[in-house]
Amino acid sequence: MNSTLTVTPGAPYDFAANAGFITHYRGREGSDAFDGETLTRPIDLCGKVAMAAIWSTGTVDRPELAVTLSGLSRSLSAAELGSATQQVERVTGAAGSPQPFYEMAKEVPALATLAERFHGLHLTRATSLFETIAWAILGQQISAIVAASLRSRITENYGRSGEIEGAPYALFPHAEQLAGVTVDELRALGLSQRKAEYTIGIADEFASGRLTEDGLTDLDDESVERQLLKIRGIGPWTAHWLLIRGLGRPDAFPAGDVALQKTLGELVTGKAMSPDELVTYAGHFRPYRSYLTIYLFALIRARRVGAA
DNA sequence: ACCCAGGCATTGG
DNA sequence: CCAATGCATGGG
Repeated sequence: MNSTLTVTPGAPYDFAANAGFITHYRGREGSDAFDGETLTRPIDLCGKVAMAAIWSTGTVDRPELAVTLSGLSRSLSAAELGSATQQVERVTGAAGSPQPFYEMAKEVPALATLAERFHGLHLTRATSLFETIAWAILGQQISAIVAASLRSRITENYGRSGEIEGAPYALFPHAEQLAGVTVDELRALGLSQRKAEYTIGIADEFASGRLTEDGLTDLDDESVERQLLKIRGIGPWTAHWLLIRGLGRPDAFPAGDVALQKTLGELVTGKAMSPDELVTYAGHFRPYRSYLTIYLFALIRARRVGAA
């Protein structure tokens, strides 16, 4: 009882580049994978879980994605199909286009090269704001591998898992599933006292309805940032990252990031920038600074993989 | 044995 | 207001 649907991203869109970015830190989780052709990931349809297989049926300049949803016992309602389409559009970064950023990057040779190298990379988003926040906090100041193992343990213990046509899947818990958990339980999974407190605090914020993703959609970037900064565990770096990865806003920039200071500095001046210099320089890319951010992170990741 | 990794809140000057 | 410190784990 499979359903199919089609998604048309804004051009230019390079499916492999985006799928690689999405799965970069997810390789080990098994339920979210890209084999070079097809991106597979579980889709949460309010109680039912479908496995989505997503692949490209177009080109970079005329992009089109095909999606098959499997593991369903009956065909989907129109509302469910709409929800699935929305989720696929969200995680693949179908909306928006990096083109305006390219026009700006043209002015600086090193950045023109950067834009060319990752041509067709969009702003992809994580599945939910809650999940993005939880991931960001888990990952603060620890290596991606450690963060991934903490995430897996939380998913195993509190999330939903199962199997669809022989393929195992695991979904990170919803806020409601984590809200009643104790600090000690999370510490037993390897989280620090603080990470445990922050995680539960955020789950409570969402589960109680004090913080919702919908409640932020009509606010401008600065108002969203103010809301997020009130929450323990979220500082400036994380707030900006959430605007980009969690909400898909095109003009956020985590200026406190040391790797960005080093990398952008080396590209345009030959040496690391101070935080102030970075803010000033990034200002030239308003209102598309999120693209500058993800293109730099894509470069940083590629270098790490290359070095390893 | 160390040090660090896409930070943050807290504390002490 | 700025600088130093603890936090947790796993890989180099």
